[in-house]
This record gives sequence, structure tokens and C-alpha cells, in this order.
Amino acid sequence: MTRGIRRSSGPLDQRAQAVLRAVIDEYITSAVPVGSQLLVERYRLQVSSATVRAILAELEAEGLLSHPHTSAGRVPTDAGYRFYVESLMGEVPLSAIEQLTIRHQFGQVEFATDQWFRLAATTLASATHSAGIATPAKPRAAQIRRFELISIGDRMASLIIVLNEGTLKQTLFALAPGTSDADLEEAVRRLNASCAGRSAADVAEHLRWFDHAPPDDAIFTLVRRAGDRALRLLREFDAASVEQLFSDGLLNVMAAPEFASSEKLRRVFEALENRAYFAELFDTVTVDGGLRVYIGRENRPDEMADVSLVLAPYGRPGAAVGFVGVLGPTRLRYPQAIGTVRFVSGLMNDLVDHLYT
Amino acid sequence: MTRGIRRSSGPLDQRAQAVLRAVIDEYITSAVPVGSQLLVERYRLQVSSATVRAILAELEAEGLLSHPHTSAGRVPTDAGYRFYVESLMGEVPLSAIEQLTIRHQFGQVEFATDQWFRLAATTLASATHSAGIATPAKPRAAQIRRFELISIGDRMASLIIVLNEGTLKQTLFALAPGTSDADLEEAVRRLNASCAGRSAADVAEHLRWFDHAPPDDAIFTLVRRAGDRALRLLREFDAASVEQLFSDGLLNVMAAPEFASSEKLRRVFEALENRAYFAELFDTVTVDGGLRVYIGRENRPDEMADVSLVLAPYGRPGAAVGFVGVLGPTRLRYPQAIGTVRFVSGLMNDLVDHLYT
DNA sequence: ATCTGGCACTCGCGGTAGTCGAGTGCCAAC
DNA sequence: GTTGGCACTCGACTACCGCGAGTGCCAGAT
Repeated sequence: MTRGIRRSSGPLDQRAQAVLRAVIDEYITSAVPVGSQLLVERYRLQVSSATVRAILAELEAEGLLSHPHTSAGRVPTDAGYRFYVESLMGEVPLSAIEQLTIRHQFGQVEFATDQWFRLAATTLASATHSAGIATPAKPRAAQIRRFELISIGDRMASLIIVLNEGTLKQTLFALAPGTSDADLEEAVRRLNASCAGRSAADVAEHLRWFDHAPPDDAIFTLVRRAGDRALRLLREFDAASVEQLFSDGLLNVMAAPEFASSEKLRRVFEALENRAYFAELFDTVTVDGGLRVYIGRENRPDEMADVSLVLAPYGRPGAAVGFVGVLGPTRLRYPQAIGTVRFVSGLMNDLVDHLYT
Repeated sequence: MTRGIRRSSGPLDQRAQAVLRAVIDEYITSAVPVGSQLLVERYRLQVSSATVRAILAELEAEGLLSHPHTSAGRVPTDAGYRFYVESLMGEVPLSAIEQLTIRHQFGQVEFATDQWFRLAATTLASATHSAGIATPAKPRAAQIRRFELISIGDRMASLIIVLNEGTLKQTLFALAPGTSDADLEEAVRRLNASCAGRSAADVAEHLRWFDHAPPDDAIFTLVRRAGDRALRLLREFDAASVEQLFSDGLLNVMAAPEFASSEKLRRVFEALENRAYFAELFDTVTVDGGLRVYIGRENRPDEMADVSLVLAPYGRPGAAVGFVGVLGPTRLRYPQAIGTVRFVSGLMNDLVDHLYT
């Protein structure tokens, strides 16, 4: 996990760690390179600034801090943040009052499953003053409860698939001329008879049976075509989890001084628009299931080099999994961000759990 | 419509109009204040730069152009753009090849009604190199086709409302302990018996009848509670058209030089996040139904002072209406933007029409 | 051995001054 | 009414300079 940081000399002594922590705490709030003088004054270190300078030099040699230029203060490196997150900082849980507020907001949409993840993103954004991101919980293997076919006008129908947990999928469907409502009903009856209660993969198998139906039987044709369309829809559904990635509060990130130039900002936006990286992340996070932090260049796409990501899965590993997280400058308030993400992912967990018990 | 522009002297003569047009054409592509010299060289005006200067001064007096400072070139005012849009420019239709590409893309999602408006926004963004915005077509008065109640676990159910054109609404629903599937079926049967085929308002009326049911009858209670929830959902549905406003390609707007400062940009983002203004616009656009252009300060919220909006409704006036549009700097390529919006709104019209015939 | 005070050095930042040139407005002549 | 000429304006760019925060190093104190 520590990705080859700290290759030289012995472990940092207590004092060096305290200084590192002070530097990062300070930089996170001020966004200004921090110097030895200020550290001594503000953090009650019981040594002189000269000593602190020596320690800073040491930390820099370790690759935990860096220097914008000779006569400037120190700035944490990605490795520095990494060490901070893993060993130095204390996670700050959300305050009781904030927890209450958030619970209340979720109470408002308790029954609107499709709103949960949006609210999660919004909540995370406003609680951390960064961008919040979230995806809906996607069932691992969709199971079909039932089909419905509803006519619209003369030549169209709406094909509805009811999945487990009451999730719905819907698509339009062109009808052959002269198809009656009775035909539709009969087609649905057969479709349900052979597919209801099965998984998508199973359904694919069972529908193959209809392929050999006599081509002149209108109802069989209808069933087959509906089945084909349903399968296509289910395949899309499988692929489309990241597609629904919802983000909120990007404005908060824009406000950070490091993004004033608007060029870096654009790159971040591009990364967010191109979901590929997130798709990849989600895959890896699922594996061991905990909250994860990705700092600056640890994110492989260059566009993400200046931001950090705190990401946590929620849901039931075997059944349905989604993600919530926070995205902000590498100079993120990690203790709060992590505490908040942990809280919200827990909340989402409870909501999903409720669906399965 | 011309909003009190041009209060002084007579109408602009041909030559002045040609110059105005040249200035705006030039400024739209270069984003740099344009001077008399350049106009003469690049636009083959058959007069000297001194003459052009006189004309420019005249146009400025009319309020159509302005001067960043004494020794700079001219920049169009909002009024100037307005005149340009209404009298000067030629609308540029989308090229045949682009039309084909777009049609093809829409063909891909022909049956996924809920994707249409997103694709519209994306298409508009990439075709105009600005931001594209779109809302789904919202039925004026939702009509209920049918209810469904599906149990999830022991204590939850999913309540589904099928609306006209196959639109779906879904919500969770907590069950009283011991409710059997048979109870659910019976409740749905009664619900459908009294409500199917009615409008939301009608349904509200009919459900009142259940209020006087004996409180100890489990099924009646179930029906009443389901009905209440359905009504709440329908009310939300009525309010939630702008809520689904989808935008794409904001990156394109970010790239414009006038937004390099990132401060103006933030304000635009804020305006987009706060949907109030759009809600208002949509109301007024519906009334007379054509494509409309809103230039700079013509948009009342200050945040929108630096951007223009090209907006067009689509759908069937009596039945379902949505919006598509383009948002960019006031220095928008109006001829192309308007042509593109017109094309896409036409396309969306056809799609919706297909649903109703 | 380690810490400390002192000191020379570095270098970005902010302000001032000077130059350049695109563009203007005006005017006298055509 | 149009044109060439001309003085003028003013932002953009460059160069320069002084300030000061911050560093690294060293010799002496603890």
C-alpha cells in the first residue's frame, strides 16, 4: 500500500513526525508553503526554527516534502500525504449535529431508491466542501421478476422488466401491424412463464428455445423479438453502472486557489467526463471492500494528478454494490473527508440492507 | 422583441449594416476587439479605414457596439448581437453529413426514451462546441395506466405506476407485518379498478373514497396507503421537469478565452445549478412555442450576464413538452448554434410524435 | 552529540518606468 | 461624402529594483 515510499534511512522519529504533521495540517488549511518560523510559533514545537529547518531538510530527503524553490517554504508531496493519511492524522468523525441533519435528509427520500446516490453525492459535497461523487448500487446479477408489455398507440409498445428489489428497466418496442392487446397479453404470459425468477444469463439460455419457433406464428415472433430486446437491455444494464456516476459540488473544487488557473481544472473535468478511470477504480475497490484513498499521482491518469479521491463501496458484496466518495485537491482535509465518506457509506449500507431483509 | 434598441436617428443604411455584420462575424471567431484597418483588409469593404471609423462611431452611438477603451477596437454590445441575430446573420443549417451522423446516433437509442434528451444535450454540445442542455419531454397531465405492487423481502414492497406512453414511476413502500402476497394482489386489483385510466387529479378524487374505509380492514388500509404514496409521487413528478435538466460540454465553454479568469465561469455554473431561472424560461417559451435566443444581460440573473442561450421546445403542445438548447459565451456562433438547435429540436419532435401516432 | 543563534544568500512578488504599436478621432483637402 | 495624414491614447509587454520570507550552513553553547 505504501507504494515504495521511504526507501532511505531509519523510520522517522517522533519529533520528525510531529513536524510533518504540523506542516501538512498547516498547508491543508492555508494553501501556502509553510516555513520553519511559522511552525515554531504556531505549533508550540519546543525547539528553535533552525532545528526545525534541519528536520524539514530531513523530511525532504525522505521525499515527504518538497520545495517550490529555494527561498520558499515546504509543501507536502503525494508521498507525504500518504504517510500522513496512514500514520499521522486522526480521522475526524462527522459531528453529531451533522450526522443528524444528514440522516434527516435521507429520511426525506427514504422510499425513492433512485434518489439515494444523488443525495449521497450532494451531502458529501456540502459536508466536505469538495466534490461529492456517487453511483447507484448495481445488482451483481440482475434477476427477472416479471415482464410487462404495454401498448402505446397502434405500432408501439413499452417493454418493462421488473428486476429484483423492484428495480425497473424499460424500452420502447415496435409492433408488427395488427398486433392486438390480446396478442401482447399472450406474449407476456409465455415470456413470464419461461423466464420469471431467472437470472439474465438463464433467460438468455431459455429464450434460445424460441428461435426455432415457426416464423409464421405471430405470437411466437413477438415473444422472440421481445426477448431479444430484453436481453439487449439487460446487457446494457450490466455495463451501465459507472455511466450513472453522479457528481455534485464541483464548484467547491473550482474555488480552491490551486485551480484558479482553470487549466488544471479543465483536466479534472475531463477526467470526470471520461468515466474510464472510475470504472477501473470501482473494480479494484470492490475486491477487498474498504474505504480507499487515492492521492495525486497515485491516480494514473495525468488529469487526476492534482486531485485526491476518497472512495468507499456500499451495499452487499454478493448482491448489489455502489460507491460514494469525495474528490478534492490533493490538499484535501483528509481527516474530515475520510470521516464523512465513512459515515455516508455506512448510511447507504443500512439503506440497501433494508432492501434485503 | 427588439427591446428598445435603436432609439436615435434613422434606420441603419446598407453599408452600416454590412460593417456591423463584419465586426460581429470577426469578433465571434477571433474574440479580439476589431479595428477599422482589419475590417477593410479582410472584408473587402470598398471604402477607406477612415470611413469605416466614421461608421463604427455611428454604430457605437446607436448602442450596437462598444469600446473597451479609447485605443482599442470595437466589441459588440448585447443590443448589437440582438440586431445581428434578428436582421443580419443568415442561419446556417447543419451540414448534411452532420445531420446524418446525428440521426445515426439517435437511431442507436431509438427505443430508450429516457436517453433521448441526454443524447440531445451531448449532440448539441459537440456540434456547436458550446454547452448543450436538454430536458425530458414531460407529459402535461400524467395519466395512470396501471399500478403494480411487488414485494421485496418481508416488510417492503415496490409500488410501480405505469403512466401513458409507458413512462414508469417507482417508489418503495413499507408493509405492515404479516402482509401476504395475496393481500398485495388484492390491493392492486382494487387500486386499478378504481384508478386505471384516470388522470392524477382524478385519482386523487377517487382515492378519497377509501378514507372512510373501516380502519381495521388490512387491505383497505393497504390500498389507502399505497394510494397516498402514489399521489405524492405524482405530485413530485409534476414538479420535477427542470430537475432533470441535463447539460453537457461545459468544458467547451470553459475553453473560451473570456472565461479564462474562472470567476465568471463559476457564476455561470451556479446559475446552471440553481435551476430556478430555467424553470421560468421554460414557462415563457412554451407559450408561443418557437426557438428563442437570450443574449447576455437579457437573461435576468446576473450570473448569466456573460452568456447567451438558444432554446427551443419540442414535443406536442397539448401532450408532452421538453426543451433543448445551447449555452455559450455571448460571443456565440449564432448562425450555427441556431441552425443546430433547430435541427435537433425537430428531430426530438419526430421522436415524440412517433410515440403518439 | 545535539541544538541554537547568526548570517549570507536566493528568489518570487509587487511596484515603477519605459517602449511599442494598434487603434482612435479629427481635420483639411479632394 | 470620402480620404490621407497626423497627433494622441492607452493597454500589453519588458526590464528593473527593492523587499522580505525563507533557506542552508557554520561556529559556538549546552
